[in-house]
Amino acid sequence: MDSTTLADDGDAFTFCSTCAFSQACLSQGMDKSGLRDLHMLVEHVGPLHAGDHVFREGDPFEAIAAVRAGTVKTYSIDRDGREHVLGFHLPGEVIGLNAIAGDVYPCNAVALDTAMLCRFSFPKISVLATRVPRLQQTLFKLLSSDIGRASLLAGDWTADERMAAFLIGLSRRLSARGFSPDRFQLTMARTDIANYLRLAPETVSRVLKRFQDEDIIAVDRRELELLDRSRLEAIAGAILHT
Amino acid sequence: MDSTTLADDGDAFTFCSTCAFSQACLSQGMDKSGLRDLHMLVEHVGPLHAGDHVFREGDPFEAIAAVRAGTVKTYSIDRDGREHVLGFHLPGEVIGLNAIAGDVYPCNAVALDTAMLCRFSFPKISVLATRVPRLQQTLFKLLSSDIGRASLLAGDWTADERMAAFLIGLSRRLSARGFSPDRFQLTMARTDIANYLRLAPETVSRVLKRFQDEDIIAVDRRELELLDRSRLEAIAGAILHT
DNA sequence: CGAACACTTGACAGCCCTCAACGTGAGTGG
DNA sequence: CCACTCACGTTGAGGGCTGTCAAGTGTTCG
Repeated sequence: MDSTTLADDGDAFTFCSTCAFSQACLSQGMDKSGLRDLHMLVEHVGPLHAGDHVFREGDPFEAIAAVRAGTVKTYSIDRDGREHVLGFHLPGEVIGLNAIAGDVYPCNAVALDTAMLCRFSFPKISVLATRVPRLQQTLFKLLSSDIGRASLLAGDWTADERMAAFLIGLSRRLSARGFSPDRFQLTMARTDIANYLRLAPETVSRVLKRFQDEDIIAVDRRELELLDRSRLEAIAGAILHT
Repeated sequence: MDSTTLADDGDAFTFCSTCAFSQACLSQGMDKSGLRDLHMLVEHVGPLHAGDHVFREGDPFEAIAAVRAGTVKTYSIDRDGREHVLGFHLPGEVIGLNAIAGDVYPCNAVALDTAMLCRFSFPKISVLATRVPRLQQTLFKLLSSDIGRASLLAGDWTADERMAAFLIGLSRRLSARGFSPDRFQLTMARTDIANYLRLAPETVSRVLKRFQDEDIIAVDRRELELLDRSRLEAIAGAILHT
């Protein structure tokens, strides 16, 4: 996957087909006035490079952002200096939703590779949402989904289950955006995966190796291929189908 | 704490002061028309008794609900029959927010003791939210808070940290609703706490006993007293202040 | 009073973390 | 082109936290 490639450049009336807001814009006929207003408040950000921050913990909250290209990692550092990865955000996914409740961002967001974003002032998009019910509904659903996502990871699963669910999840999300579901890049370091899945980096390494030995996946550095999706889904089973 | 006691009975123009929506109604001057409409769509539910379900996984999603009295547990059962407790909801807190993204409830909600609720049709409250920006904002913030809450539990904490954070969290939430922060009832079974914190029931038992032996808490069956809040906060530290 | 249930307590094992050393690539400068 | 460096990743040994299994205690309720 070439993460800098855009599936759609987006013009004034179709907008990005890869974007999380596309459902609000495309599928369900937002009127041209509403669509124009949504474009008015979009601010294109990037390209950011690996290591560049979108926002940092404690920054005043002003906007949410949709990833257009690349991967963004959200994370926080606890009192003891340990990093907790909250999520990896692929093209079409939205970051900053957990900041709405407060007046500052509760976490950091950093680009893992070359990334582009669409930035939406939250006060402005809120106002627009009162005029465009479909947009309001989309925002509600985006927020609600994130609750479910966070709850899933909170369960007490084994390292194998976590890793399998992580890989299947990545595959499905990439697939939904038009990328290959069976061959993709891990844009994040093993350490990031570990901090996301609450495992030690060594455990991540060992599980991946075992999966490879069992011909479930083929992994070379950060290149990954799913060889036996059904077995992987079986391992992840309890997590995916809760 | 007598969980069946209402802090406020709520009349047409003040509504329940313990309610999560009170901020939208009271603090920031929703106009009387908006307030009247909000009351129009409220449906009082209950009293429910321990074991009664508010909704079940798979039920068609129609409404969110605010707990007015009592405690509600949300949980799901995974493929292997293990119960995962998503949360305990005290008076003034809202359940069903994680259902907005889908068309059915993704979890069960059951009363742990005698409980009363206010039920809000979601389609209707959405429409009202387009007319009352303050209500929309409240909904956004409620949703956003739940993301943060779920993410917290997802971290890899020790049993002591989890339990301490759980008790401090309960104490703070009860305190915010006008109940004693130092003496309260655990309305849920040890098993429920265990399933919530991802621990074995035996571990919950042992940690509570150790806390008691160290004079941090006094616990007798489901009656709990916090004897040394600062020490408890120190143990929970990394979780509470992330 | 008896049964079911919640909870406690103890012994043991297993998963995964910690610590440590080593291997491997990418980038750099000579 | 090669040596060097450094970050990242892998592999191995050992230990600790917590889950599992089992038995016992206490309480509620019919």
